This record gives sequence, C-alpha cells and structure tokens, in this order.
Amino acid sequence: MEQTNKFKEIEVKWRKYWEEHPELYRADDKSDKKKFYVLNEFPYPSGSGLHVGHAFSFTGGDVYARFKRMQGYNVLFPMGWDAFGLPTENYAIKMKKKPQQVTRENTDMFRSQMKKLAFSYDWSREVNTTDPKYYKWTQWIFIKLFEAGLVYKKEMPINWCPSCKIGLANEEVVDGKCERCGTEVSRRNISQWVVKITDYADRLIDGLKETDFIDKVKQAQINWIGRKEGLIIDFLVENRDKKISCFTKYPETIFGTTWVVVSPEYLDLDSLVTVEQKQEVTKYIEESKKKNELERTSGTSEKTGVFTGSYVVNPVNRKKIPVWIGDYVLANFGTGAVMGVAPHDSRDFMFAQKYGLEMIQVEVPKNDSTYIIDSYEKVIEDGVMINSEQFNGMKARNEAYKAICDWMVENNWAQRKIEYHLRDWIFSRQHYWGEPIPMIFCENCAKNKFSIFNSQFSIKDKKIKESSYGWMPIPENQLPLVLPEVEAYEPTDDGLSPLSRIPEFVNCVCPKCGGKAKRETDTMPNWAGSDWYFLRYCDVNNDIEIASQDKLERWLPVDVYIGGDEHNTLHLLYSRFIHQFLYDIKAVPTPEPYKMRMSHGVILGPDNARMSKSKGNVIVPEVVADKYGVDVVRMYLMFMGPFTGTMAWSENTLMGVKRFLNRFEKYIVNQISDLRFQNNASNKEVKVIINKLVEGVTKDLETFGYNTTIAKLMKALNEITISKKQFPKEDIEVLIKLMAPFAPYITEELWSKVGAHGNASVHQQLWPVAEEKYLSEETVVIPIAVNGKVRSQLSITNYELRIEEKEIIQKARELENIKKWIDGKIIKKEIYIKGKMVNFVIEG
RNA sequence: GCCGCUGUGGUGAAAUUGGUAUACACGCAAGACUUAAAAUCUUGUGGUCUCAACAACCGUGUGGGUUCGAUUCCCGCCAGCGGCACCA
Repeated sequence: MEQTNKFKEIEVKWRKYWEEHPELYRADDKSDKKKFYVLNEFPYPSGSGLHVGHAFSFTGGDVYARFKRMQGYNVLFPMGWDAFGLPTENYAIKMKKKPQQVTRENTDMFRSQMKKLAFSYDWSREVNTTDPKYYKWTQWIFIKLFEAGLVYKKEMPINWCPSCKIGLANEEVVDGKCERCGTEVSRRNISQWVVKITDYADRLIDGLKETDFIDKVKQAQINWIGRKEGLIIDFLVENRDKKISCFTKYPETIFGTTWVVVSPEYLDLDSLVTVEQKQEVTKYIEESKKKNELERTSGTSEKTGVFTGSYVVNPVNRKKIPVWIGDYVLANFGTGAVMGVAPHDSRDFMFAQKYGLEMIQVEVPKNDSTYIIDSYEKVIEDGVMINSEQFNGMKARNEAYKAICDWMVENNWAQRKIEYHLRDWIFSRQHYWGEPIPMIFCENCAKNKFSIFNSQFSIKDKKIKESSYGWMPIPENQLPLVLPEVEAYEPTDDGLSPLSRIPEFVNCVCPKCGGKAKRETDTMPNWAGSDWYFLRYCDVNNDIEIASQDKLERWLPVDVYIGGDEHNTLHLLYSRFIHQFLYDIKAVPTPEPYKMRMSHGVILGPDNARMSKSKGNVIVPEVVADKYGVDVVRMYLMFMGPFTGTMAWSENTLMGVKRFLNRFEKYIVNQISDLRFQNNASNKEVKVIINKLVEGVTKDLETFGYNTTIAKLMKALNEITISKKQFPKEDIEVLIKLMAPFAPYITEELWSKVGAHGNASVHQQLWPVAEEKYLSEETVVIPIAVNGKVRSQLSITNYELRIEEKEIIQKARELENIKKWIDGKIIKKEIYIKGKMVNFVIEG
C-alpha cells in the first residue's frame, strides 16, 4: 500500500513538471542535429478510451523516440486523431449529441490518458482530421486528384450495407459482410466518386524497393495489387462479324483451348445466343440471378453453364470451339470472358467433366511424358509442351510462354495485357461525419458538355472526360468547405447523405456560368484523412500549403512507422498512393513516405483469446497503471515477448516486472545514500558489467528487441547486487539512463536524487556509449568438444587469446576429461575457432 | 486451394556469422524471517538412470541431408496461426 502511494506521488510530481516543460519533447524545426521521425498510427478516439493494444503500440514507439532523443537526434514524435467515422456518428445519434462534441470529449480523454502513460509526444503538433483547418487540405488533395484526371464519377454497382445504409469499398467487405456491422452486403447502383489508384499499381510495387519494410509487409502489398501479365486473345465468332476477347495468364495453353465461357452479364450476349438455345439460356440466366454474391463466388461450388449455340475459332489452329455461358466467370474482372483449358485449370476441368467437353492436355511433367491429367487436383503449373505444334518440347513457363506470346502478337491474334487484382477506389460515403467532397454540379454546364478538363488539362480517357461534364471543384480560396452543424445525422432511406437534406448546403452558384448549381452531398471515406496526416505533423499551422517544402524536406521520410498488421495492406497502400501522387505534383519532396514499417503484435486477454467486451477479458491500461504504477505497466508490456509477437496478458509476469523495478529503485537509493560518504573509485569489474550492458541494451533497442533489452537490465541488476561492489556515481547514472526510455517516472525521480544536474531532466541526457576497452573480460571460458560434443572447458586469459593455436590445443588435450576421450584414439582433426571453441575429431 | 508466418522446458520466451541449447521472467518445490499471513530474501528446477553426487545417454514438431559441429543452412512430411480466395 505504502509502495503504491509512493509511485503515485512520483507520477503526479513529474507529470506536472513535464507539463510545465513542453520543450523537453519538442521537435525542433531549426536544429542542426540529425532528424529522426518516429510515427505511431494515430488512433480513432472511441468512447471506450485507450485500450491495451494502444498502450502496447504507443509505448513501443515512445521507448524508441526517447532512445533516439537521448542518442542526440532531433526527434519528431507526434500524435493526433483520426476522428471522422461511423462509430462516432452512431454514438452521437444514440446519445443525441453532436459528433463534434463527442469527438472533443473523446480526444480529451485520450490525450489525458496518454499523458498519464508518459508518452513523449510533441503536443504542439497535434492534428485532428475533423478540424476544418486540417480537412481543408484533405479536400485540396481531392481537388488535385480530380484535376489530374484521377477521380471520376461513375454509376456503378457498389457493395451496399442495408444496415449502415452506406456504400462500401471492396476492402470493407469481409466474407461478403459489412466490415463494421456484419450485415450481409447487397449490390446497388449509385453514382460514386472513384479514385484511379490502378494508374499507380506498378509504381506502388516498384516503390517498395526504396523502403525497408519487413518482407511480410512488402509481400502483402504486392499480393493485394496482384499484378498479372498475360495476353488478351481474340476469338472470332463464326458467321458473325464479332469477336470474344479473353484475358489469360497462361497463353501457352492456347492449343488446349476447347471452348470459351462468358459471364451471364456479358454485354454482347444476346447476339451470341442462337434461336434454338434461347429458351435454355434465358432460364439459366434467371437462375443465376437468384444466387447471391456469396453463392456465386464460393470457390467450392459446382461450375454450371449453358451452351449459347455459337462457335468461335481458335486462331492458332483454326479449330471451331463452342461458346458457353457460366456464372463462375466474373463480369467485372478481365474481359468477362474466359478460354477453357480443361487439363490445366481446376475450374475448367470440373466444367468440362460436367458437360463432356473436349480435353486436350498440352503440358506433361518434366520427367514423365506419359502423364495424363485425370483430376482437377493434378493441374500442372510448369511442364513440357505437347500437342502444340512447333512449340512441342519447350518448357512451358520459361520458353513456350514467351515464344507463344511473341508469335500470337505478331499475327495480330492477341495483345499483351497486364491485369491487376487492385480495383479503383470508391471514394463516396453517404454519411454525415466525414469530409465534405468539395465539388459542385451545374446542370446547365453539363448540358453544354462543359468540362474543366477541356480548358485546363489534357485527359485522354473519353469516359472520364464525359463523366466530368458539369462537375467543378469549389475554388481553392473557398476551402475548407465546412461540414455544417445539423440536427439530424441519420442517413436518408434512399441512401443519400444527410447533407442532401440541407438546402443551404446543397444549393450554390456555379463558379463557371453563375447559374444555380448543387453541391455534392457525399462525404469522404475514413481513409481520406489518415492518408497524409504524417505530412501535416511537419507543419501543423500552415494555412497556405499542406506543409512547407522546407519543413517537409527536414522531416521526411518517416524513419519508423509503427502500426498494426491490419493496416499493412489498405491504409499503407492508400497512403503510399496519395504520397506518390503528391510527389508527382511536387507537393512533397520524397517519392516514398515511409522508410521502415514496423508491425507490432497483439495482446490477448488472460484467457489467451482476443480481448472483447462480450468475453469479459478486457484489460484497461489505465486501471492497471493505477494499481501497479505506470512504469510497471510500460515495462511489462515491453517485456511480455517480442514486439512483433502475439501474447497473452499475465498478471503474474507483471508482478515479476514490478519486483524488478522495486529492487532497482531500492538499490539505487541505497547507493545514493552511500555516495555522500565515499567517493567510490572506478573498478574494472564494475566497468565491465556496465559497459557490456550499455553495448547490449543499445544494440537491442535499435532493433526493437525490447524484451531482451529488459532481460539484460534484469540480469545486470542481479549481477550487481550479488557482487556487493560499491558503484561510482557515474556508473549509477548510466544505469538510470539505460532505464529511462522504459520507466520515465522512476528514473526522473532517481535522477533528481542522484543530484548535481541543475534542473535537467534525465530524458534530456545523452545516451551512454560503451568503452571498447571494457568490453572484453579478463578470462574467457572456451568449451572443448570431442566429435562436436562438449566434454570440458578451458579458462584462458585475454592475453592468451593471442597465443598460438598449438598451445591452446595442447592445453585442451591435457584436460582430464578430454584425455579420457582421446587417449588411445586417432585424432583425425583438431579445430580451433578463436576464442570460441576447440573440437577434436576422433575415429570411431 | 493459394500466399505468408510459426513450431524450443510446466508457462511467456532467449540463443551474434553454423560454435557450451533453454538467458531473463513466471510457475513450482524446499528453506529463512514472522505468533500467523502477505511482502521480502536464499537455494533448486528439461528428461532418463541414481539414495545422492559425478559421469553417461536422450533432448529445439517429424524424417532425411550437408558439416568437425545444425534451434540456425538444404529437401520431404506433420501440426497450428494469419491473410486472400470461382481473378481466368
């Protein structure tokens, strides 16, 4: 009890001191010191406050920032709020409060909790995505994208959540259900703003080369973009002046193509269906319409289809092959038509088997020319070509792919094509609590086919140009377009944004013709504000630029970006895309925003399950900190396991960390009281312990090895207390410094007690550097092995490390326990690894 | 199914470039202090054999391989976790 109160006293005292000295953690825009930018993903300030996941991730960032600061870097370590979004809107509706007010309450709560946990943010750089001064620039980015022809309006079937009454991006649909509420998603046609992120697909892959992201993250990005090279092959329809184009990644299988399938939504479908087949086709299409998206796209379902009655010609061998309709073909991928090669695609195999279509195998495994494929599980990926005329005998993927592509393109049967899994990004949301999209639509100008692209920009894509008729961004000097405060936030039943019910907002004047015009009433998705927030931290108060070039050049790129796995694909991709675009229009000085991405682990509940209110296993960091002390919680979080790992909360382990901190404090206090009486002289044994510790801690901190850093500190304290040596003041100070990033309160208190530093905080001190001469010990113990098995040890002093190999081996031979093994045996080989190992290889 | 990751004590986990496997902590056991409890401190703690110690043997999911020597590198398999899935 007494102990706990002491912790609290210290915490209150130093929190007040830090509050009064904000310059401690301020990033300096003018300093000559080398910069270092540590970024934690900014949180969504929910009503339930800071959870353990936040505390874990933020402590990890804070330790790193404190470490780098002490190493003498000019550190930028900022924090802000990603505050737009549905939960706040829903909560506001429920509580009959304004979202603006809810956001203010929540961010106030988060900020004070963060201060309590001693996160060393530069609070003068706080940003909030819902602040008009901030979203002015989110809107500005949208306008720039529009001007560059990277945003267009499109009437398109979107994923519609009937419960949230909102359109969802593909990314927000999980298992066919709404990511937020779990309701099954349906399709709905709505005119949406769409961002052409696909234009940047290759750049987003290539740019990864310039980053130090861990492989896992790079791979996730590459997979999501899903670049696929292949051909679009044209199949001419018999007796009609038409063609069906199919995209394929595997053009080398063209000689095995024995049919073509189109999706039920295929545009030209009517002209392909013969009179005899008409009835059957109509029936099939009716049935497939009844299936929902989930049924149609579950990989295991039966492949069904119907013959159209038409035939096309396989260009490479003039063979007549049938055209089918099948709902396993997707209308919105590739060309909506697929060539069927039964033996080399598992779906095609199932389809061919069901309808008795011809199968021609065109590849065999490298060593077995008699191999026949008779099941969809045996599809060959890379074999040797057969049944393919002049290409027979070639290796399929390496040689035949290239040769067949060249040959077909030369003959005008096909064109090269790259497809992506990545789709354009639906940017419209029909909700209140988001950035208003700063666009105006003028019907009059639309009738006159006015497009701002006509006069200002050269946009090649005809569809994009047409979609822009009548649409204009609001003039830049009118930004920000402020979200009006309204009484009702509920979306309308027809799915329109609540803003559409406010005539004062909707009705405006056309900037072009001066006539009556209407504003866009959709708002932007959550991602819009979080794509670029790291830029704003560099220059928060700038109201003429997104941030000044000068300051961006000083701080970019972000040196370490710490966040969760769940943002490794979407957020990171969107954010990199926006940054690359801003680089192209010369608004930012670096091609990539983040140098290194660190993805932190997950803290599970004490029951080893994900924390959730319904399971009742939620740990609230604030509550634990009140009980045991902030430093204990911080240090425990960092000690639990590797920073990237998944681990369960355990009160027992936390108690171990608490014991350690108590022992540490007690030890230092005892030493300090001794210091007054004696001037302890430096002692070599002590110096070795301290310097090895400095070296190890520094190295581990650098690579986020927090758990081993703390283990080393614990081990050193054990050694120190056992040795019962008196420590000189300078070494006591080193110990306090090494602990400072983890335990800011206790170390600050001890630092003030150790004395003679004026008013300087421990967090402003320079990080100790290990002295080379103390890093090697007096004596080294070398294991001696026989046939690789350690049988004995040999103690040698440093001096002897320099003596002849022969002498070491001779000494090793003379050891009792070694003699036992080697006497009377023939030694085939003697191996000595300097300072590490001796191994005798004997016969038998 | 595909992609990625991970398998080490009773538990969370360490192990540099291939060089003494299990650091650090938890838990457990015994002991000290205490009227008692808590707290604190000390000692022990992979397995087999042994009264015990020494020694020996076995041990990093599993089966092989490379090597003087493999938790680490290579090949095959098994189990678990995460992500994506009729993407042609």
